[in-house]
Amino acid sequence: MGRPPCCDKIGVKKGPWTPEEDIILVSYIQQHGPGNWRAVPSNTGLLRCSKSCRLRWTNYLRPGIKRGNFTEHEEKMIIHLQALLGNRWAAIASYLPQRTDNDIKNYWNTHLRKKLKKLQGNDENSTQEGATSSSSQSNFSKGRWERRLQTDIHMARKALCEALSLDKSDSSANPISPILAQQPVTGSSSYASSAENISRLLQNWMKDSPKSSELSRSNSETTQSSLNNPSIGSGSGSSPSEGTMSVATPEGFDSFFSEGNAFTPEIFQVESKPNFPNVNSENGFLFQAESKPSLEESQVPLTLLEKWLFDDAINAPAQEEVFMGMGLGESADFF
DNA sequence: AAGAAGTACAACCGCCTTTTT
DNA sequence: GAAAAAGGCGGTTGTACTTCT
Repeated sequence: MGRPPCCDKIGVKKGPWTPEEDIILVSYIQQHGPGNWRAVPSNTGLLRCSKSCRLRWTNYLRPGIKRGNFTEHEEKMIIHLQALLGNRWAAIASYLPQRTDNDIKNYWNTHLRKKLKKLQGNDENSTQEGATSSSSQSNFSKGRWERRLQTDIHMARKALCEALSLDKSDSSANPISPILAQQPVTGSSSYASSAENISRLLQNWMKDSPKSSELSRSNSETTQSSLNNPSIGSGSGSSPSEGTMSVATPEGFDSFFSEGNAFTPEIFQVESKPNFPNVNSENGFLFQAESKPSLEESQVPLTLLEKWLFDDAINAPAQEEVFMGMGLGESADFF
């Protein structure tokens, strides 16, 4: 027999997520970890389907997500990877760990596709070839399975890396995800990113809320600075209801925390810890797969396979260069 | 100033694969 | 092994915001 149904569609809320829902979700995941999405709505009381929760987490709340403008480098990466892999956004996103597939997809659809169309239009005007099109067509079909295979290998390596990293974390060493390790370790922890997301969201929300509109200007700054201020909430006895969250006081929001809700917004405290060690000391939860460990912390002897994986990842910037080095003409053949 | 058109992006939908019972 | 749900992915839509006329 199969499994019990995930969520009956009756009473399931749709549309934009509210900050309250975000907090509830983040707090729950902080305590229980991502995964088992089926249990999330019932355990949190969120009137969302499990799929929606997962999507909200992976696309918006997950730590380590970089938002905002794409850099020129990222843009080029996406263009080349799209030419190489097609619309396999998850695969492309695996090369840009700080971006979600949804983000990349959106950026492609809104910016890059038009940009390339323009460029291609120019190219066609300047080079009225047509002779190469048939040959490139054959190249495309010939190389398509190879590119797919290449992506799959990359994904497999990444998955293996993460799996190995988790094993290592068990033996007290911090997990190493080579792909993530490429990323420069920023001042704020990965956890903070999540808080930043919510703080930004709160600011927008306060801006929109007519009730709190008077407070919004000063308070949004306070909220932001509080969230970024290491001196706040570092376990110095600041209760959830005072400090950062109580600044924004739309109804039901303050009460959510002050009424001793099961999911306290510890997330706003953890971020203040310097070099967040991937462990919430209060509940022991590990953000293993999504942490950004530093390379030198791995002192575990490497097996050949692991070494191969790590070497490969460390050389990844060189791979990027390979992508970047590909002439646009070559990529254009794939279109 | 007002409406139209364009843009950006969060979220949903449906399909496919994987996992669980 | 089969059935059914969970999870994952890519395509698409809805809507808020911005720019143009």
